[in-house]
Amino acid sequence: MKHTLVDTAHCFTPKSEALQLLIDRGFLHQCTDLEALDEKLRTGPITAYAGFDATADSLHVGHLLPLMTMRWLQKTGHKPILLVGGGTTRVGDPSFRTESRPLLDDTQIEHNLAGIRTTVERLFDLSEGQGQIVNNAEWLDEFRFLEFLRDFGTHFTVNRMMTFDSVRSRLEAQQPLSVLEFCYMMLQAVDFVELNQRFGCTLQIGGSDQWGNIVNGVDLGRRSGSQLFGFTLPLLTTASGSKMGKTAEGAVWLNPSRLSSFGFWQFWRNADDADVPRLLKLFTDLPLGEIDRLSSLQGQELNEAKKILATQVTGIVHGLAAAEAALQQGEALFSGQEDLSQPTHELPLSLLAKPLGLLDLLVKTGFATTNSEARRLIRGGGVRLNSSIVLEETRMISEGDLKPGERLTLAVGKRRKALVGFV
RNA sequence: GGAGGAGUGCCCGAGUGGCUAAAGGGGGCGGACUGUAAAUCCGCUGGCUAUGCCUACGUUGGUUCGAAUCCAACCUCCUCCA
Repeated sequence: MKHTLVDTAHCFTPKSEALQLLIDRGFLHQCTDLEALDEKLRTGPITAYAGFDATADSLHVGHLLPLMTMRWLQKTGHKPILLVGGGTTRVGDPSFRTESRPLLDDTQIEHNLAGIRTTVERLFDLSEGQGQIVNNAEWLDEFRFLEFLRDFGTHFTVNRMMTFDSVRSRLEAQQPLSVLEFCYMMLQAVDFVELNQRFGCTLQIGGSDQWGNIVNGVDLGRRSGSQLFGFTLPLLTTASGSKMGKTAEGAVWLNPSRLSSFGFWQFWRNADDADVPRLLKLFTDLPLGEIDRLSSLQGQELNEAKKILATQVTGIVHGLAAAEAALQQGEALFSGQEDLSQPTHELPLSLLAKPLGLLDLLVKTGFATTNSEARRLIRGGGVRLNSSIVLEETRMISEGDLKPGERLTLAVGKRRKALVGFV
């Protein structure tokens, strides 16, 4: 039960296109058997999967790494399976969490699955035989308890399950770990084997925190006679050490209904200097040569690389048109000559019929979540209306504030600006 | 089932009758400096129809002029014992 742990691939030269590409671009953290996987990838198309919980109606930036990995696999001729955890979400992955997760009901999960689907559909070719979305509720819902125990329970020992970091950390922290959550790792292993039997899936991709769960699946597969592989991705942190993917409004969502293309674009545009090369390799399709060139830019010039990064990623996740529009908006708003492009926010003109306060406007455009927060922003001198700082909390929006086209610019801080149009 | 311990704001964590919308830290946001970067310094960080009002220290009741703080019951978790 030993697995080759390959943290870096210095000593290994892959022969398969897929693995070569993934390693060069920095996707590999660990692999259960790198050489055998390489051979398998080289000799023919394989089917791989990555799992996603259905805890929200949109995926977020943290999910983008496995998604990109799967995307490259598809581009190099392999078949991706995007597994959504319709079944497992009802249990909740306890890995490295200090608290139990709230359990979701079926209608909520159903709603979440639909939201996730919209993103996945844009990233992958899901036509017949190319790739697919699978819901593990399909089989998990079917299991009967005794049957499950008999078929799978015999292959797991509590002794071993206890040794997993995800479990141990919870126990050592004296945090509760319910049997329900404890069994999660069995379910994930069963998923892998089930996908292997149904679709010939032989590879699972996951975050580095999933290593234990993935290995479980690989071991279970061996017991039923299949050689399975696990491949984990590095944990993404920003140069300043924090976990990537959080901003003002919380998580950076992939779904445009949760975060506008402009907001998404801005997230990447505001990346830390030191992160740019890595982000370009992981989250764009640009050739490595081009990335090297962009990465060599220094100082202010690096901002060009950030724009390219932002536009590329937004293009992949939201579509080219949206990415271009976001770029235009960014250019226009930050170069001072706003207008031309489309408003970032459109509000009904009828709002102006009654006196509209600036506080209200800030909340309506999403810059503040509450009136109090809007007030604080104004008090701190962080709000600009048509480029001039507003200090009166009671400021009303009047006809005079509107520029031709019934629009005005609103900015909160240095980085968040919007063109507000009334239609 | 028994004994002991714990549950505080986004997170960690102090607080054991009024001075507590609750120390301190983290995170986040805003300002200055810049390059829509980093680092640094300063400020803010429950809500509202706002010189006041409402909600908040596991839940529900109680004592008190007054409770996160005292009492009771309950819920959840931890440790030890059976």
